[in-house]
Amino acid sequence: MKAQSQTPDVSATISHSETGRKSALRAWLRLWACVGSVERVVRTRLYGDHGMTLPRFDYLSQLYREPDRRMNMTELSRRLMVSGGNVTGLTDRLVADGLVKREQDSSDRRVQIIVLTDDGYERFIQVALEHEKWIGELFEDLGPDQMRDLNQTLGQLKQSLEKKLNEQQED
Amino acid sequence: MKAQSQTPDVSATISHSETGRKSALRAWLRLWACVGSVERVVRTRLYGDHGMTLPRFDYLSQLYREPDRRMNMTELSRRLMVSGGNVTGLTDRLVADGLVKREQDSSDRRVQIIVLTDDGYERFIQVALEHEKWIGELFEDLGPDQMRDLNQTLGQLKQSLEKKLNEQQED
DNA sequence: CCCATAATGTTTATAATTAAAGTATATTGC
DNA sequence: GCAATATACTTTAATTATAAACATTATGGG
Repeated sequence: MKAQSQTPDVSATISHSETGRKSALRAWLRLWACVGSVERVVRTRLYGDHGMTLPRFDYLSQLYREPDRRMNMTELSRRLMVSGGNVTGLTDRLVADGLVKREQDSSDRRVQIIVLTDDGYERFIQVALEHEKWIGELFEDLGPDQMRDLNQTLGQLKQSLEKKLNEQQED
Repeated sequence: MKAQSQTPDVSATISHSETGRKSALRAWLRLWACVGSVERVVRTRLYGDHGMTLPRFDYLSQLYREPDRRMNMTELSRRLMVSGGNVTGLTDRLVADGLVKREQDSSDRRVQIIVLTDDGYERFIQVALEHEKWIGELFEDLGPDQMRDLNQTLGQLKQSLEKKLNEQQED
């Protein structure tokens, strides 16, 4: 309360962007709260019912979506939007659990190709079916129209954010 | 592709909840992607421009919102929606940095009261002003109507989720 | 008053995460 | 073909996070 009155320059910006900022902040806090709640439920059930963690589930789902169920480390890192070092650690643990295996690329000796094992494939499908059910239940109170509008708005926001991130990267 | 054709029981559920599940899953993936992108930007800038991490920023913001800028560990854990052990570690580091301090409760010797220091207060305000600007910029492509609808829908979803979590906890 | 139970926080072990530095291999320009 | 640069991945140190076990202090019933 004290220092805010010491920064009149902030409230001197035009009123439109000022109200825009406030509603953006509110949207962000709600987005964050919703995602946090859903994530917590999913994480707890994944671990309790299937002994699996959320990062591992995401990792497996990326491989599952590939027609040949294989991908190199760099691409996994890009898709999961996490650092390379993180993917190395996750891979080590998934290999230890027998859910994926490492293969060498024949034409580039730097490249590691990660392959979903049969065990990993079966395991993922079981968990994914339940995961989809959980999400359906958590979102069931939203009506079809709201769901459609939400999907539309989020799709637009997602695109806008991706554009901004690309622009930022080029600087 | 292989195993999906082996699970006809799933597609045997009634068609309404089946399409609901799919659109819920799509909404969830988009929500998650948007939050992930925004979080990544905020985390990077917090660290790069202010040497602060996102968990610490959230921690400080909870104290900042309190009229007397103080709160006990259990309440912090509940508000931040993280485990008690996590709050202990964050507190240790924030104390080491001089942004908060520990005080004993006079009436209950189990209770630690965390107080935002003057340094922590000043520091938080500087960062929070920038944070609000970043969020405003990231969401600027959404029109006022979309923003309003988004806020409305997310508010409803948030309430629905909180209700479900409370019910779940009582089981 | 005492004992069982609850509540508050900390510790421990493990996992997930980043940034930054390091290693090994490819590629490109000259 | 060699040197500089880029790419792919790993390692390291630090932080964040959980669950589970623990220690300490309160509280409530008998």
